[in-house]
Amino acid sequence: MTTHESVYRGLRERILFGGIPPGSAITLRGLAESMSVSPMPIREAVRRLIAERALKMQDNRRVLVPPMTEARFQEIVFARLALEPELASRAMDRIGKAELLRIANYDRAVDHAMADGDVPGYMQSNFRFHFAIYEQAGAETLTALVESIWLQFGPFMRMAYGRIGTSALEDHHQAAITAIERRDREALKAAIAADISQGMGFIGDAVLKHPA
Amino acid sequence: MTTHESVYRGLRERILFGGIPPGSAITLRGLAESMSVSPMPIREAVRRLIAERALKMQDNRRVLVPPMTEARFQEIVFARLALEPELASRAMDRIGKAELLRIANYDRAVDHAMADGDVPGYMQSNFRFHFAIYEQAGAETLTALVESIWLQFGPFMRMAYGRIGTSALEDHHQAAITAIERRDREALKAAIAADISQGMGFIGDAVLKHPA
DNA sequence: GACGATAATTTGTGATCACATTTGTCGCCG
DNA sequence: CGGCGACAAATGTGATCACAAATTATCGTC
Repeated sequence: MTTHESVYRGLRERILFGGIPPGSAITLRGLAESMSVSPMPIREAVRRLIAERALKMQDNRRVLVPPMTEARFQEIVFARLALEPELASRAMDRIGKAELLRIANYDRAVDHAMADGDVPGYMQSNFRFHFAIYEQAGAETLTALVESIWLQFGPFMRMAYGRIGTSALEDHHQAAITAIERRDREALKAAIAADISQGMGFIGDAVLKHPA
Repeated sequence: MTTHESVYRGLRERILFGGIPPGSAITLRGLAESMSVSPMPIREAVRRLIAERALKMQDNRRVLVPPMTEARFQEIVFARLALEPELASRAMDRIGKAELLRIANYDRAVDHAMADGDVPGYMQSNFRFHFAIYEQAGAETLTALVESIWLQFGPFMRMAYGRIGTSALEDHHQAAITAIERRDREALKAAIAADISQGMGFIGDAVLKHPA
């Protein structure tokens, strides 16, 4: 594997799971030194993440994790609702016993992390739960769009949970699993949509009603 | 403006309007020489376009305009239908007389290009027509998603028109313009959806029914 | 002691070079 | 005549250097 690829994956995970707070600036040389590589592969990884909208380069040429705005958040919620239930629907028929077990295990990990107040663990397991489903659709193009969206709200989600904790969290994962078992397409789409609406509403409210 | 930015824009337009056929490979040094710059800014522009899925790097590390598959085409149509009517709807209220005039002018350019059989001109005007509307929504995140999608079917669209010409083309642009004038949200969304369905169905059939 | 100009540092950008891998081309052997 | 292997050319990757713009630090002045 190339250096910039592993740099990309590491950086991507950090952003996806909220390891870098919104508004934080990053420097090429700084990252290069902390990862013990030359600035060159860092440049390519960062450029890639900028193209995926996970990072933003402002006019100063400073690279940072973009802060969330209410308008952008609302666009993200719309896009998730427009794409993710469909992705789950397309995946449904292709999910066998083995995959369903893996998915259920991710859901258990979500519950444990939630109970422990383990925010990074929760975010990671939640991501794996959703994408374990979506990947089964075999729809690379749609999945890539959705991944780009998750990258954009990851840091914001982490910040929200950091403020209010994971105790009040509920999800519709069990309903989704049941719907998959029963091959109930509409129930699955509804469960995913409800999961998105409630989760995003929760973290949206968290920041709006508890301003920094 | 930086070198890699102008390289990016040039390459992006070439792909968007079908200047590079699907399956064509590009090389960093080749582009660098043809644009009289060092390979470095080319690298960044290409990396960015790969992240936007306009280009694809296969395992050989060869970079090419990805060929279309039927499955991917179908995903693209779904994503367009899921996002673009909404974008038009959000734009509607913010479109004033001046913008509407600009939009209508693009539509006229579309008609002329169509009559002349000018495929690149048609694609360019069609793009400008749609995005002149979408941009008014002020929804950068959604617009970026849609732009990424257009980049992915641009080369394929060009190929389809190259085979069957633009003579049989119709669009629902006039219906969209009328809907905007009347502030008829549902009619606008329907017009955009119809434009997408028909246009994409046309070029989809063109390739399926006229294999190379 | 606060403000502003200037110097020093930091940062992204672009070019050049070295290297490993891949691709393309001959030429040889079967 | 066809397939296979060796050699040459080309290609992406990563490192290093030079440069200009931006940021930060420093010092002098009011």
